[in-house]
Amino acid sequence: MKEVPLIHEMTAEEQRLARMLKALGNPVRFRIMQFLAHRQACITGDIVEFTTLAQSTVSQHLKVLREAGLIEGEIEGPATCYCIHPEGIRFLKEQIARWLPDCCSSEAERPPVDCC
Amino acid sequence: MKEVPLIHEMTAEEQRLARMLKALGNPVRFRIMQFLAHRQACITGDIVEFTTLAQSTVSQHLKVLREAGLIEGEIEGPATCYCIHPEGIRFLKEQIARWLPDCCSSEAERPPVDCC
DNA sequence: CTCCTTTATCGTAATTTTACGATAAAAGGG
DNA sequence: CCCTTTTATCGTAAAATTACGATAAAGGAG
Repeated sequence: MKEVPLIHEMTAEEQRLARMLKALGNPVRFRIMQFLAHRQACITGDIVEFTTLAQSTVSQHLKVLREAGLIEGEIEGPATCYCIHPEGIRFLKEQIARWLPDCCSSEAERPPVDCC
Repeated sequence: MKEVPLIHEMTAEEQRLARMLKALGNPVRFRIMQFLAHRQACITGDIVEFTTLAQSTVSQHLKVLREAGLIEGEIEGPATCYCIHPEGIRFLKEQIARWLPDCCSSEAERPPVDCC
């Protein structure tokens, strides 16, 4: 990304959300999150096995997820144990839920806005 | 992406969600969505002006958002009027809200899972 | 201490994404 | 019909991402 000037006009919260979405935007990382949610907690090796990708590749993906605040890694002996980062997920859920609050409510359709 | 075999083990809904997240994962597109939510509806040219990117670039981003089902474009004379796609946003919100239902609830912390 | 297991980081090749200018298509005004 | 406005698509260059093997670091077993 060649430095988008537009980005600087975002609040810290918006930037955090954007960072999370970018991390989740990769299918492998999306899948890892699902796996972690299902397994509660597990070791890097388990995720490697699940994804069938190279260990170094998975480690890189985990780093992205960690830096986005979506997961936590705790060193457990020689291994590292990963699990969902509750606060991060809570933030993500809240932001998405609050996003576009007026438009797109639960109602079937919006009033015909007649575009332009 | 070099064809990740893992992807095929996803349900249609999961794939749709992954596609949306990928579209939103780009900061420019994320910003466009915010802009559209704020403006309700507007023409391509307005978005071009907002982003300060080339018209062809914006058109490409809009295509990605359209194909992800996040926005709608309606031809309005020589121009195209874009607006949020209500059903898509509703789907996104519901999926995210339902995601990771057990872990990361509103409670302050999870029970100490003791990792591994 | 030495070996084994596990993971992170580094360097690099391949792929994908992004951005741009140029061009085409479509609609309306005069 | 010709011109202007608006947008989409195409081709291409630059940048970022992704994946891999090799290597290093760190902890436990014996």
